[in-house]
Amino acid sequence: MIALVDCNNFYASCERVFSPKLDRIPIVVLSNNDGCVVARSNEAKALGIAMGVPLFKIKALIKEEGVRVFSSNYELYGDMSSRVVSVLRRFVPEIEIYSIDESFINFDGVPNLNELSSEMRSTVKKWTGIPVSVGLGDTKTLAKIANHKAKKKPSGVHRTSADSIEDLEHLPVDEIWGIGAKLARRLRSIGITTALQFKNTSAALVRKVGGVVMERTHQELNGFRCFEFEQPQPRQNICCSRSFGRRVEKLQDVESALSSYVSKAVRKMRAEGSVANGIQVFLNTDRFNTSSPQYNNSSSGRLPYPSSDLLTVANEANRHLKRIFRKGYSYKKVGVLLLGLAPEGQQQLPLFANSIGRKKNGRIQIKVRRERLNEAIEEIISKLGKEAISLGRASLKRNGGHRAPWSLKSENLSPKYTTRWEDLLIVK
DNA sequence: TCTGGGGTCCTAGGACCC
DNA sequence: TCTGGGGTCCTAGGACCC
Repeated sequence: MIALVDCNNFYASCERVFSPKLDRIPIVVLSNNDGCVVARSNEAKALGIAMGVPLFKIKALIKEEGVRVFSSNYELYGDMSSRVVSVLRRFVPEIEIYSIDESFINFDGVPNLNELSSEMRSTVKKWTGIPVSVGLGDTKTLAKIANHKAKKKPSGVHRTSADSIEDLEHLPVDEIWGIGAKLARRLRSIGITTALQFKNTSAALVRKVGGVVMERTHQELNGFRCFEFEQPQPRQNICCSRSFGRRVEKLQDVESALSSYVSKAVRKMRAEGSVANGIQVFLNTDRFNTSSPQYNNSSSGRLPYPSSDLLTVANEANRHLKRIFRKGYSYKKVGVLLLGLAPEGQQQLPLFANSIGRKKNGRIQIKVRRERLNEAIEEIISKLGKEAISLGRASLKRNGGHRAPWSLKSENLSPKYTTRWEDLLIVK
């Protein structure tokens, strides 16, 4: 048996743990830049606030109903997430962290699952303050459906099996894990609208309509496991991008934003002990502003050698940006992807073992490894914070005390209660 | 005025090899 | 007049997830 443990309204619940007066008050949490709603309390859902709706569209409703609004506080949510997982680990041998608020648990051969699930649930609530629901099923896909049902039960625990007719007959196909908007539309066009109908469709037809991917989902729904437990794999790509707080026109400003995203991405890569083989830079105008000219482009290529050196990656990124930047557009977003990540030490080294060679004008330029510089940068950041040091191009952020035009909007940020001493709650 | 960010997997098609 | 077959690797694009 597989269990899916899912935190209820996770980001909203995190905000409530440290601000109990928000109980029973509708609250929403916003995406970066205070753009869209990405989490809602039950009260906010009841007001009809949809997932993903832009903030500006519900401004009036928020005022009218006294909805409390929060900017996203990922430092807090990330820390709360690892607390929840550490409680779950005490109960079970095998756990797969699927996302910031969901974990799969392997319950094969474990007895008394209902009691165990309830105990797990109440312990997580007691020790972390976060309410969770537990879905039980023979496959991950069934456990997902069960979790859906569990959320609506006072007990917070539910089991769905392949022949739970009542669980499947009213479930729309697009609520099955792995079936999104496009596949659901294709299925509806051949008369399949519910999970039960989908389950009872022949495997051959499913394959014809949705390929092997959908066939696996179909098998899982019928109780045959296709998705096994996965151990955490090193990432293959790292992406860092942000929409700008305001539109940006100057190359210098885009460079400055890109440079700060490159630093972020490289730090993440180094923390995982990886090196990148390639890089991609992309640049977008505002797709919603249809009255102004649109321009979207990207440029990618291999790095001169697999590297996790900040300056090498930053220079390459800037070269790609210059290639695609066009004057006369109002830009909304820039981003960088580090591609083809591999564990450090396994990469194909250049011919000269202790130096990095690069051909230029027919001669080999020898660059000394910059490992010590990279280490020094990391140490400064760990001691003095992310703002303490940055690449020259990124320094505009603090020029003359003004925020850079591209910096994020974040107007309703809660304290980082669990990760910063100065944000610790004081109990009278 | 105001619309997020970060991932994975699969497939088709092109380049290239013998 | 007549021009093969089988394979790999890479990339772009499309689908999905939270």
